[in-house]
Amino acid sequence: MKATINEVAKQAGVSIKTVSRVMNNEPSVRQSTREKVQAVVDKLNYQPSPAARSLASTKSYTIAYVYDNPNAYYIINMQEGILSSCRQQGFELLINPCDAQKENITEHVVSMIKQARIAGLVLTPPFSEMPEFVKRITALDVKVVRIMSGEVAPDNLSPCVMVNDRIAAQNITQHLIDQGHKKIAFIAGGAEHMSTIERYKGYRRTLKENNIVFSKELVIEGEYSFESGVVGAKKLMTNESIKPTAIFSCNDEIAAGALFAARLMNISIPEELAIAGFENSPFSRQTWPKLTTANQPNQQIAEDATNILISQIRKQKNQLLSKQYTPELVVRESTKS
Amino acid sequence: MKATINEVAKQAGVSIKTVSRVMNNEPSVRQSTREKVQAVVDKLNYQPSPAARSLASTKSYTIAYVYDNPNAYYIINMQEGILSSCRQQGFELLINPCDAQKENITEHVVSMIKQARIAGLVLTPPFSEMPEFVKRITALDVKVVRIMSGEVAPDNLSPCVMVNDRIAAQNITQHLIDQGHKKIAFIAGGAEHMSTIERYKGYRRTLKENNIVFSKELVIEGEYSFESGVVGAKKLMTNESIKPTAIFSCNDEIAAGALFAARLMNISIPEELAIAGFENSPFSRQTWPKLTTANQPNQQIAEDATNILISQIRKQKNQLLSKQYTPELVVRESTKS
DNA sequence: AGTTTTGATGTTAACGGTTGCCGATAAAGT
DNA sequence: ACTTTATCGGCAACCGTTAACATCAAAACT
Repeated sequence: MKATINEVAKQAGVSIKTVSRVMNNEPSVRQSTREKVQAVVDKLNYQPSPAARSLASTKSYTIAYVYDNPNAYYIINMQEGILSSCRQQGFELLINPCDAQKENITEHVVSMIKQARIAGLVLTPPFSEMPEFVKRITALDVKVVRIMSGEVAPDNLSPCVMVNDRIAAQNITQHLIDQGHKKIAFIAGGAEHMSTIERYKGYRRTLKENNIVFSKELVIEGEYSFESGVVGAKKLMTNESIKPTAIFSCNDEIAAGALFAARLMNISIPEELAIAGFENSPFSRQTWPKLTTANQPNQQIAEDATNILISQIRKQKNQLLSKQYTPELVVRESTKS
Repeated sequence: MKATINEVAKQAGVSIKTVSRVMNNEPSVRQSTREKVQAVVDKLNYQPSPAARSLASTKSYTIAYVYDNPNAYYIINMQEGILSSCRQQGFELLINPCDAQKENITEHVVSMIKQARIAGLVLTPPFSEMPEFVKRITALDVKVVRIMSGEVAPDNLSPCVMVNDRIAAQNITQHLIDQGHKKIAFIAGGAEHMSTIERYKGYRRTLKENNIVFSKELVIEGEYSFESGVVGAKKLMTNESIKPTAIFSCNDEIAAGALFAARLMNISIPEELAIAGFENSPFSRQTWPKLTTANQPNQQIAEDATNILISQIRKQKNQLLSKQYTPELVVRESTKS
């Protein structure tokens, strides 16, 4: 049943320590010995007990994912990406949903880290974008990796995986312009999110590059919600003087709301109004017509981030300290003329 | 930093053994002593090292959640419920997303259980409703708890937390009837889900109780998707001869689809057509008008199930072997005349 | 050849708890 | 006052693995 290191050692004709060395990929084990041991390991399906391992080494092999996000799809994707890396590297994942708004959230997370003996931490927005929080956490004896919106890491407190929302937003805006649109509205998400700010930057920049005058009235401040899209679109489409021919929504939920509002007002999509979202969430495929959006490979991002984190924990050389992703434009019916 | 059992013992003025007894809820510790120790434990924020603990006791303090569900909201709620119980009881949670369709999924889970030394397992649909799978898993040396749809456990392979979808569906149907509807359509989810079957049963039963003749044409076989709702509603509403005045959709996603279709066809909700969903997912509040639905307290259900599981693991007496929840009717604008 | 270096392996304590047994004490019952 | 019973301490063995140190042979130097 439970293969122990002793049996492996015995069957391989070596000492326990050697088996341990093989298991931990330590150097100074002859190749032939390594193979001999590995063969027995495979045969017995031996897997070292994580408990004993972390006890003896006073090292931890668990990493935690601290998050607070209303978007369930995002979280699920992140979890799966992190898990996939963990499994490959022999780490365990502890999930830790938290309320980022809570008064003493920082201390709460700190004590969690200490108690659960965490080796590393994966942070996504909003946590990854809270400077004080990050500063406090990185001062501890844990490795951290952040996933956040932007081009380059804002500091070097930890390695970061950056999502270039700005460029992706530029691509979406350019796509709308290429379709012949000149009056393009922007419905923003919450301004506390970097992603909103970056996407807005991209929108502005592309307008400028195409010599399209920017109009403040075409920008609606909202939040990442369906409701926000409904309200925003109504506001935009009822005022004849500003009425846009395209709406770039800060995420798919907003876009779905805008789509819904347009339907209510008998505006045909995409003929009278083109609508684009952002995220490529399941939402974007459940609307009719389907939404043009930007695809963020969240699972891949999470896996990469975790790989970076683990290599940090292992103190490996040749570490990638930072990486960048740019969400890809996905053109669907909601903007195709 | 890392409070050890020795310090606790010293500060509480008792022996290590007694602290251990308190930590493990063993009997034969005087109440006053228990409290004294507990006070120091709280003060030092002492938490026994899970590693050392499981190593020494050869017991495991981790439970796993094996799931495969496209519904991210559901999973997130489940996770949080399970976690909350785990934290209170000093257990750890290992999440394990799997593909239920995969050929040798059973053996895959079996080996996971053995290797990760799992003490208990939480199962939700579809896993909880796969008889062969459950039989195989419960034969192992792990405790299992299942969350599933129905009234009573289908067997006694493990304790179950049952969700009485039938009664909830009856309540929804009755509500529609109370609003004066007589032609009530039913858009089903996938027939491989118990929940669909139970909800359908409830629908049929309430019709009968109210002496409303059942019409096969008012039942649409679909799946749990937005698309299914769109297609179903269109089919129902274009045929004048069967045109219902109310639609009971098997979940909120379907209902949202039906709502969308109705809008397209210029059918006013709820005046011309009442639509009800099921689940009380965020979806149901993101439509306009908001959806009448049935609220399933998933987080609570998961927490309860986990509590039952842990008491099983601890071999406690007075165990609740099974529990039942009935989702509550939530009336919103989509059916209120 | 003798000595040092180096690489590969074994030996033996930890790591931080749990467990069982036995003895000690204090509270409760008769 | 004597026995029973509930609490609690002490001690040692153990759980499976790793860290530090010791060992030892073979290779590489003087």
